[in-house]
Amino acid sequence: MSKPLSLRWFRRPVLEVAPELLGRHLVVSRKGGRGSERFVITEVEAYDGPEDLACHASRGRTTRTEVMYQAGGVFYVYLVYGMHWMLNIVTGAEGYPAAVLIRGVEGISGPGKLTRRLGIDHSLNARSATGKGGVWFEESGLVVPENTIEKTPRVGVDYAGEWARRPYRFVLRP
DNA sequence: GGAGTGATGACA
DNA sequence: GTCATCACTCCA
Repeated sequence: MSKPLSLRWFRRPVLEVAPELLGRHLVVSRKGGRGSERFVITEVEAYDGPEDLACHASRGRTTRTEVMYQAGGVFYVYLVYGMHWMLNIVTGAEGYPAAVLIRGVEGISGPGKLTRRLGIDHSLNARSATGKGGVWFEESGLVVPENTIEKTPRVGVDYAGEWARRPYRFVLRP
């Protein structure tokens, strides 16, 4: 049994938070359900501020991106291609738009499949990750040595020029 | 390689 | 109001 990672834990630079999420648990407590499910996080991507051309907030503050400007510890959930919800956790200080995309957990690879399997959709958007929204993060007790973390460019952001090549994707090697 | 799918944001 | 775009997945 472990407490949710604190809001303070997320209010740090996204490039610190993202790799540290690897090996920790994503916890989902279904509405009306009994108990909760825990998943080891295996793949994430960092989206870092207004200058990062792959970050939605690089096109300015809009209705959709508003939540990214909040202080870290709230979820940013949006729809792509009309059918897949993307689960992100906002990081950093209030006013600086950054978030980590949860791309995969143990047993589920792919951000769209992940949200479908876990029943996550728009209703989680802007909710805090302290547990009230039914989804949160926990310590797992796993040790993740630095050399088991693979860093690669992010997926599906070829439009982002130089930013597309930055090693902002973090994968836990099997 | 290409289709499905619908919210979002830019523009009028 | 129109239109292009899209942090994906599946099938050929």
